[in-house]
Amino acid sequence: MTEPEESGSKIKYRAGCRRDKNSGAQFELFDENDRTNEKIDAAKEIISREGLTLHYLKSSGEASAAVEELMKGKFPLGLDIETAKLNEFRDHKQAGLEPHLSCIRLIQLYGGGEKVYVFDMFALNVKILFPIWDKPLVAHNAVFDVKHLLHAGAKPHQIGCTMLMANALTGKLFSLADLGREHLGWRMSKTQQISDWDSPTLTQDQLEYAALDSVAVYKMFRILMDQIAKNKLIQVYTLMRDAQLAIAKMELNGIYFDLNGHQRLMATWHQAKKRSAEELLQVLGPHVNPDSSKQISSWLQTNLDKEALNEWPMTKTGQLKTDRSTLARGPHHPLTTPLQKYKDAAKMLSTFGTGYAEHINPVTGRIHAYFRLGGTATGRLSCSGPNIQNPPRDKQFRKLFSAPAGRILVVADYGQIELRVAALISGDESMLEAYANGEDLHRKTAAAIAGVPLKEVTPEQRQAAKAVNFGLLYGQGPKGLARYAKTNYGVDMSEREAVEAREAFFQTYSGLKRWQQETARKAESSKSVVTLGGRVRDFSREARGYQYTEALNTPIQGGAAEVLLATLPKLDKYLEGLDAKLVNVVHDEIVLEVAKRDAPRTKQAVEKAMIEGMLAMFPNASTVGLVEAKAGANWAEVK
DNA sequence: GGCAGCCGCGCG
DNA sequence: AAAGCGCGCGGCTGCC
Repeated sequence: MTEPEESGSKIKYRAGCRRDKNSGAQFELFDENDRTNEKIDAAKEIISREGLTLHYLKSSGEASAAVEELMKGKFPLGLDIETAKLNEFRDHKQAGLEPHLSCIRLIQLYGGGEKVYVFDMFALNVKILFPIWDKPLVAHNAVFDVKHLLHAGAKPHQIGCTMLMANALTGKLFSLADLGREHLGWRMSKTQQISDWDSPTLTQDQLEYAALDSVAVYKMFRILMDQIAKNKLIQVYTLMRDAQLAIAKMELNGIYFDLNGHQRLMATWHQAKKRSAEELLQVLGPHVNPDSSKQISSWLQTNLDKEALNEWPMTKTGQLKTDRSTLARGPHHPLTTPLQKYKDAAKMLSTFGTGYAEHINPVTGRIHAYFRLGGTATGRLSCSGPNIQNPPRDKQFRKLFSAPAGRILVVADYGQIELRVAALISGDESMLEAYANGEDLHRKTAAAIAGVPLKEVTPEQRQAAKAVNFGLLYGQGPKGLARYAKTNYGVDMSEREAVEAREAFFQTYSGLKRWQQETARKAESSKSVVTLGGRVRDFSREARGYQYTEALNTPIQGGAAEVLLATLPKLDKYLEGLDAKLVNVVHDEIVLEVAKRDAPRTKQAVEKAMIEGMLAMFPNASTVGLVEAKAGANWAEVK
């Protein structure tokens, strides 16, 4: 049998290539070694080597007996599922991964010993497995399995995940096959991953392949848990594990998106793009593609005068930079306005246009994005397919995320959570005092920089202080601060002023300064940093190695991420009995869609969960002004 | 035609 | 001494 998936030099998949999810990451996975010529074992060989027997169950009598046997097994049971596309969506790229477009074909379970069970869910009802769902289970990329099980009417209450365990240990997301190779010495075949799971009859190869994954997760759980305990990673793993159910439900819920409004908006973008393209043509001529930074750079090279070119910033490959802040700086040029207008419209159309709306699910009419636990170096979630963590703040766009008839959005966010976390982990008394008294830290910083009393701080001074707070928190230098203040806050700050602002900042927040020095010192010598929840970021595993600014950022961003993770299971619990759905999570913000009558109680529930999430990580935190929840017809209205 | 790196840009 | 961080996505470009 040929093995096309193994013939390439990189074991790397694009979305939609496969029908199960044991690659782990849906889009791309880490692959440390090139295994071009490595031998692969058929599942049959491993099964026989391990002394296992496969039991394929197609009748409810056999299945009940098997469930009874499994209930005597060792917990957590190893679990895996295979899914089949629904007929109507045979041609849909993602159908096999998406619960609304597919169904569970097989459920594989292993509880130690000789027998591994494969339940054929074309022949059986999921209810027959009901005692199992209350028991501890483990799967690889368990959120995937949980989503399908929930959709099929089963609710697994306690489920571990080998992918998240490995993430706690390494910071990365590995496929099951990679973990199997590393921890079991198994060279697992992937041939059957793309096979036809829709067929009424499955081959022995398919059944063996399916069965083996449940054995792999069972065995690996024990090995990984041992390592997690030894390395004091229980907390970071548990934070992720306990967030799984809320994430699975959120992905299954999806978020409502106003397709008609989106199409009207796209028409305005098209117009804007067309108009600015015509203006650009007058400046650039017909041979420059405005979508090409390289071509714009060449054009600038030949059309700019010497003085301008002398101080024009370059990219790392020696191109003249053409980004917004570079174009906006210095004396005005006839190119800048039309080019920026063009870029703005082009960005909307490319990233937030047709392709975005194509993610609307044909069954639910909603967007079901993928939220990846452990998807970032700091412990934040990442989101894709589409990324609904970065929709433009423009009201016209944000309001497309709305509530269907009879419903309303409840949106809650943490106020300045990273600054709060910085105050708490550094123990800086001045910052802590400000938060304890419900003071505005930006104002406090502004007063310190300007050397005036709090009451005399002007709005401009406060705006500048925001840049100072967010920049200096992560080790920004004077030059960077001046640039950052201009670009992100519209504040003109000379380098001299930036130096003075830094001095005033660190004099006021001397505890933070000490923490930064100490954190950087430890991180540099150990080549790693650790968050409060115990997530280790190992710089020696990263291409860039130790980086001062990353070392300072990680415990703060990571600490805030852990607060959110701690919040999610609490939120799920407090939403019980309410007609409320979690539909989006954006780092420090939670979006829910609720029946109108449940809005007040949902606001209370989310505020309670968020405050308790903060206190779970930081028991001494001030909760004054920590959380704000609002209700409105759409996402724009609530901001 | 596929892929990877670069650039730029949307968000927190 | 100096150093903002974290993502995902799309277009272009050069390479295979």
